Amino acid sequence: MFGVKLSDFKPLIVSVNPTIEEAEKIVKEALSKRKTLLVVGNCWVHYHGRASSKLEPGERIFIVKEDGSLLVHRPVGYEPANWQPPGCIFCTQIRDGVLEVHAVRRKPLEMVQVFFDRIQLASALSLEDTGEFALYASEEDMQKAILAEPSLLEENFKPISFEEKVEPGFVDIYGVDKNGRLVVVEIKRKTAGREAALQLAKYIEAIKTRTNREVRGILVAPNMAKDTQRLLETLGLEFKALNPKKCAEILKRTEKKGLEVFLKGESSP
Amino acid sequence: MFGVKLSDFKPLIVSVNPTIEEAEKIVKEALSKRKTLLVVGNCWVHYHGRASSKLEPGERIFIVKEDGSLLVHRPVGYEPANWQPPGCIFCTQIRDGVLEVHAVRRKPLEMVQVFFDRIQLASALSLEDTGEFALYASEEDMQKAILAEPSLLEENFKPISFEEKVEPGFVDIYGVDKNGRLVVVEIKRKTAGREAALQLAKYIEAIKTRTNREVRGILVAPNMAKDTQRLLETLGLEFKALNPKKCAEILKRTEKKGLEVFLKGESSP
DNA sequence: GAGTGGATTTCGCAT
DNA sequence: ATGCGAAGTCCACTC
Repeated sequence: MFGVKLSDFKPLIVSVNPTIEEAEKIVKEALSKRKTLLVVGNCWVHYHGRASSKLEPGERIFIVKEDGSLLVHRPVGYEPANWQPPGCIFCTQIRDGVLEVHAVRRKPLEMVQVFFDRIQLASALSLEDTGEFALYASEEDMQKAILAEPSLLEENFKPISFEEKVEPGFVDIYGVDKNGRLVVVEIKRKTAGREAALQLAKYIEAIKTRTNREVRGILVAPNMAKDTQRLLETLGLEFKALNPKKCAEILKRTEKKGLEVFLKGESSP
Repeated sequence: MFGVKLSDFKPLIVSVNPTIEEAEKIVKEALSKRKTLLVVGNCWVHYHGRASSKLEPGERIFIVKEDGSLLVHRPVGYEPANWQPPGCIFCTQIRDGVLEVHAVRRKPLEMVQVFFDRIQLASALSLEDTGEFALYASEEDMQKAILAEPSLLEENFKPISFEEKVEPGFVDIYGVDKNGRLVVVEIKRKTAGREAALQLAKYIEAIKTRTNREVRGILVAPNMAKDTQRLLETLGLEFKALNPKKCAEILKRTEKKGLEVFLKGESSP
């Protein structure tokens, strides 16, 4: 039931259908040694903090990670039924044959209490995970791609700045077109909707109060919600379709070249 | 290594340090029988869809739930490194000694591929979970509490209606104060910010176009973002602090009393 | 099916 | 520390 597998170089502790007492040992082992705790069993959960909740008994997967984050997963649903973000302080005990784990977080002050009365599986895991995670074609990547390759937007587009503060927020890209007109670019990683157009319009409006030059607004996104087309026309804005994947490819090709060239041009007079 | 525990009434399949082939059996068992799949081991993950990502090898917890949702959890962090919402279609195979699980989702079309080359723990779980989940002190609860106990807002406040359509949206509570002035109440379950004040202002504005009576706007929330104070003053609105927990208590006390009384008053002439 | 707003949102970055 | 915007947000609800 209770086995330490030294043969694997990883101190893996697993127990199937443990008693509450056996399970408590594993829980304490994991929590004290900063290991990842994995428990499957019948439990109920209380939460008090930003809100309050009560989860009636049922069989769930319970995880406490090395950083002190907590998850209670029901057998359906992407989201945990109860949870706690990283940085919790834990205490555990057995009371009336029930294994209790309390997770307290400061700022905001909140607490999750998990109560187990039957446990199918308990494990203290020493997980080694240094693998890098990379997400391609984010909005930032699309921005970088346009800065590195301005013709993606249109021929002879010249970026001036990016993430510039313009009262409602930050303009994604700011530049001039081949005719010397100012161009404000708003980028959306996915289908651009009403809000994107309105956001861009606000920027344009704010900028027009500070210049007499003509200002174009271009919404960049992989595609556009169909009702947004007319709104764009009403607002006098333009749309430029841009595939995020293409941006990712371009970024790979021009990795640390185009953007640095642009930044260098920025810092020089 | 591979055991079916019939003694527990729950068909629990668990294998510690299984071979890739043993693990594949468990994976197929879980996916075909709609059980919850739990795998701990060394894996790498590819994702393509709304964006693209690559997760380099490392030891993680991999879960597929009964509803076809997928989670890849690293040993730190609240959020899964990769995931798939419910409703995925799965296929699995061994290629070059690597166990692959592919999860495809339609609308939007996206795919997660998980590759295992070493597995510490594999389990097919039949989790029974019918326990009810209740979250207390939601915005709705706060609304009900005020309707049940109007003095929570202020002495001699008289609710007239709630969730009434007033062009920008729905007024949380609509009533009259002790001096017969109209009162519009906007409720926020947590810290009220700029938007809450502006939202309330819009309602007031809309209502003022339809009446000559004086209209007060009261923002109700556990607390307020500090910059919102001045905005409220500028807009001529008021703030009333209300603790969600207190609302929950009051609701428990007046359970199905206050609100019903109010509703009865509504339906009668 | 698409759009809209909320979340115990979480997370990261800038102030 | 705090505030603000983004997220492969997810999710529930309305149109």
